[in-house]
Amino acid sequence: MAHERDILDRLLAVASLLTLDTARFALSEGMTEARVHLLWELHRSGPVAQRPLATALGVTPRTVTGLVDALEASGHVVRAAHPTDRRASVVTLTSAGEAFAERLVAMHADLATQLVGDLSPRRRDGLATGLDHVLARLHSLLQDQP
Amino acid sequence: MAHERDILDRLLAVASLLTLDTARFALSEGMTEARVHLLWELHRSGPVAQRPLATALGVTPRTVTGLVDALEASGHVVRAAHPTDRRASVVTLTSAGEAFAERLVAMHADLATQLVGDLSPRRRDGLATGLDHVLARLHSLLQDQP
DNA sequence: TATTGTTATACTCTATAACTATA
DNA sequence: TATAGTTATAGAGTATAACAATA
Repeated sequence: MAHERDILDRLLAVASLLTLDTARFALSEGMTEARVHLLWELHRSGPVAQRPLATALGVTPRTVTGLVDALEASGHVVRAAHPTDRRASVVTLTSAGEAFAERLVAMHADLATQLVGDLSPRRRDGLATGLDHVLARLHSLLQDQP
Repeated sequence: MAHERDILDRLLAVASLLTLDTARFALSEGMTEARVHLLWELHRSGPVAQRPLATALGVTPRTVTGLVDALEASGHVVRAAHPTDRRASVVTLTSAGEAFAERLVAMHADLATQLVGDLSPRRRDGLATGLDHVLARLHSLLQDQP
């Protein structure tokens, strides 16, 4: 029977290895984790101003300035004028940025297959159920002390 | 039925929230994640030279120099002379460092209880089995392209 | 010759604070 | 007055490369 701490150890190990895999992918694309994270969020949301982007990423506006500077220099995003607010700028993926996001999605799907593709439907459901439980606990835990 | 990508999304969400929780604990102790990681490893291994510590943490010796400098300044570790190799120094936890490591272990046990404590033994086993499968895949995946 | 750890240097991410332009 | 984003500044973690002392 699996003890509580054994499960937490496994969760932490998975977290560590997934982070490592993400970092390697970023490096292989000449990118960094933070920039990949921004591109991922931008692909998810569509064109958006920097302030909501900062909120979504959980960083300060200053940090977004730096990340967008770098991604603009590498040709993955562009800043455009906001239609109604002249203080704000809207960040948009370029075609190179879109192409990267699509590689990211493909890599994601491929990783999912490699990790759980040959797990029986029953075990897959058992895993999903357990993870949902853990996620719910983590959410309430982190909400208590923000 | 849970789709492959749904499970990967959950795994990534758990990874992200566990990392956030770890970072908050570090901050509340006036510490950083990297230093906590070193103390954790040092507590696990016992007194050890810096080179093997760098290998265990997956960073360069230069990085360990910086982390040990900081932890020595804050009184959590000390460098001592290596018994046989005069080039090397052995890093050891001070009593403050040991006390911190014990708080870390207690926090870990508490977190395990909060996350999976009230999961039925059957579901707990299902979760553990699924995580073991994922871990095995991650290990072989990361070993293929080091 | 090879290894341990350091100094030197640089880059990325991150934050806070002050400031500009606009709402 | 409040907000969007920037400049200025600082600190942490990370890396590579050159070097000293020792194996």
